[in-house]
Amino acid sequence: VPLPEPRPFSYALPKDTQVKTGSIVQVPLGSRQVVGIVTDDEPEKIAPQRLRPITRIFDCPALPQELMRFIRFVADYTLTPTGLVARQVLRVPAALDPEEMLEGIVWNGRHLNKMTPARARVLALARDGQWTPSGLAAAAGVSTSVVTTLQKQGIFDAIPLPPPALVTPPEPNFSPPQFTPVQARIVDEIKKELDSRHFTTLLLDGITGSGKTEVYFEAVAHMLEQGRQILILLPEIALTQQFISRFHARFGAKPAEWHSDISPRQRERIWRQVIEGRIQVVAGARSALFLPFSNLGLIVVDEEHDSSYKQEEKFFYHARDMAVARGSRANIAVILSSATPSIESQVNARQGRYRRLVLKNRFGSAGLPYITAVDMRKTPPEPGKFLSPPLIKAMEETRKNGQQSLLFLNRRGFAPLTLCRVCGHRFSCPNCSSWLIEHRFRGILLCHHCGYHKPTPEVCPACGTLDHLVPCGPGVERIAEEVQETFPQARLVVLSTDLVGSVKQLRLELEAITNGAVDIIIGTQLVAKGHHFPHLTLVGVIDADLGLTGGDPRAAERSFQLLSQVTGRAGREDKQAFGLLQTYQAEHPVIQAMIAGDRQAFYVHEIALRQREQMPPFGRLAALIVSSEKRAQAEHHARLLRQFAPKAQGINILGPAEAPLAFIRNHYRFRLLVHGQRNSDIQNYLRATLSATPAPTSGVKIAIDIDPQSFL
DNA sequence: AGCACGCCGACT
DNA sequence: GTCGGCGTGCTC
Repeated sequence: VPLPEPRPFSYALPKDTQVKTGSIVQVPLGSRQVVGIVTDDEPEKIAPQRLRPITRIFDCPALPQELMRFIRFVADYTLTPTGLVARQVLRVPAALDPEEMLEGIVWNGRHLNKMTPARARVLALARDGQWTPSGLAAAAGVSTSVVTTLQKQGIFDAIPLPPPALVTPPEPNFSPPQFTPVQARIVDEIKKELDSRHFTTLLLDGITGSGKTEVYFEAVAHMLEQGRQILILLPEIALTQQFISRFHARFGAKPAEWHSDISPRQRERIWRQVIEGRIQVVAGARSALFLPFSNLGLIVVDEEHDSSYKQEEKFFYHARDMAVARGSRANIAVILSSATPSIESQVNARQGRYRRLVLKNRFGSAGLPYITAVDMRKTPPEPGKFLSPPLIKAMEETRKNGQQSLLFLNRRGFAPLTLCRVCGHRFSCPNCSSWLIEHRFRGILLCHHCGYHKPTPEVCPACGTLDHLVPCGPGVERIAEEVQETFPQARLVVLSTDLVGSVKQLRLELEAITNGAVDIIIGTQLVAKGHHFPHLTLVGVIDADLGLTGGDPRAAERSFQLLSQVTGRAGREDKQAFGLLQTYQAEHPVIQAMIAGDRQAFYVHEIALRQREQMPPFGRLAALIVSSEKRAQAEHHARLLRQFAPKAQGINILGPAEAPLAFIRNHYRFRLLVHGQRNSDIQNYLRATLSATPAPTSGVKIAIDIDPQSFL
């Protein structure tokens, strides 16, 4: 049942009914009716008179055993009650009943007195097969009124029709590509792994443009041929229409899409057709991991290093790791694909847990971008500006050649901080411990953590001085302003989550870039996600130092991935591409590795660091986040947890300290970090700690984040 | 999680 | 003298 209870509840099974493990049922719970899943647990001893009968057994295939095991695993691993993980699977109320039949018609052989050309066309089609009235009208090229009239004349019989499949089945051999020898060899190896029909994790490691997608599409084709279902996980899938069209070009049909932008009704239909095995391929965001595939044969995690795979709400999980877990329970292959694999995956491959497949050569004739650092100490921008002379010169030349430049800055808004020049007043968020960011186009100050915003004031609220607010540091909007001043003729576009209003609009802008209708692109993280821009030959990184400092051990990794992805955008079409990194620390190992094009140097450096600190994946981490509207209560309970935590070999607790975002949405947050050796059972340790600690006072919440991404 | 029950402050 | 705030506890 969907409760935060550790054990399942028992119910009476009415006479002449049957259920099995995985059956989906409706049961009474207190005063309401809820959806539950039948498990194979040993029932608890409960007085028979307390047992209430199952209300209804849904007319729906039972959840596959593999999914049942996966639900339990996720629950145990993330310390979430099983019922709440199950709820995630069943959040599709209408899908539990079969899809409604459509009203169809079929010709009953009778003839008409009066024939017209339109009627003849309809009848010619209606002679064979079953139709919906509107479908028949459309196919015959007549208006629905023709069909309606014929219906009235009684030449059709009504017949219930199964609803049409949501997607046409992809064809494995629709349009296979030509492979280079290296690619062909890897395709063969993958097929061999797939044919061995056991759980295995493959790390497909290849630089941008090396043809990773084409290669794993062959794995998809191979499983399609065997009638198995395939799940492809993508980060930010709502934005990646490019992926969908590539899939369509290869397989002659689209995959089913699963992400937050899909309507509830559509989600229900997809869910139902997935459990019925009528949908073969799903391309989805991390939540697609919980779909009830009846015959799953392969999971692909594209851009496996991407941080959007980490869910940090409701319950915390990393979709890449859970994909591997589901693959293991389903006994199938999992392919992780990336140009810049995560440190975790690199280490797993080194230690033999994953099998690494390397695609070295760039597809086509284009070379890697030629990357140089711009030392901002030697060639600084004009005062108050952010574009250095070398970067401006490179942009000029690129434009002269009719090609595109991309400026990358991982900061939304106009300026990261706004303050009063007279009294030094800083605008901070009333709900969070962060600064308000000026968004000049929208005329507001915005909090990037909770969404709080207010109009940009003309007068300083602290000292009353008029028009003395100054923006500090660059945001994409400010860069856009500077670019427009420097290149008044250039057509430019800014890609940032808050400037681009809708998914639809973003797709249009991406298309404009692809068609060359734009000279200069200015963007945040968004541009680093899998878009392919054929005219792009210059990438300027405004602040390559962002993320190098600040003590977050993952910062360097993120910077490296981001820089590789962004510079990898350029030069995929036979043209030499250039990357310019504006930096104040040209000697930093990450910058050096970028310039040298030396991924290996970067990974060696980072992996050694992790190993020395016993940080993941060489050690284990979990965070306990205690939050409350009252700061003192949150802090007190965090201390209590520390105090009652048992001693254990190889595990120790750090903190409590204020959480990285110490005050969000009116809640104060304190964090304890639990650090364990690689083989330690950190989940059990947390369970022991939680049960040893007195229950928190009301209003205090404890969230558990296994494998936290920020281990500051 | 979601709901009922229950105990204390502002209205007809 | 009642409505409704949310704090506490239970659901097979």
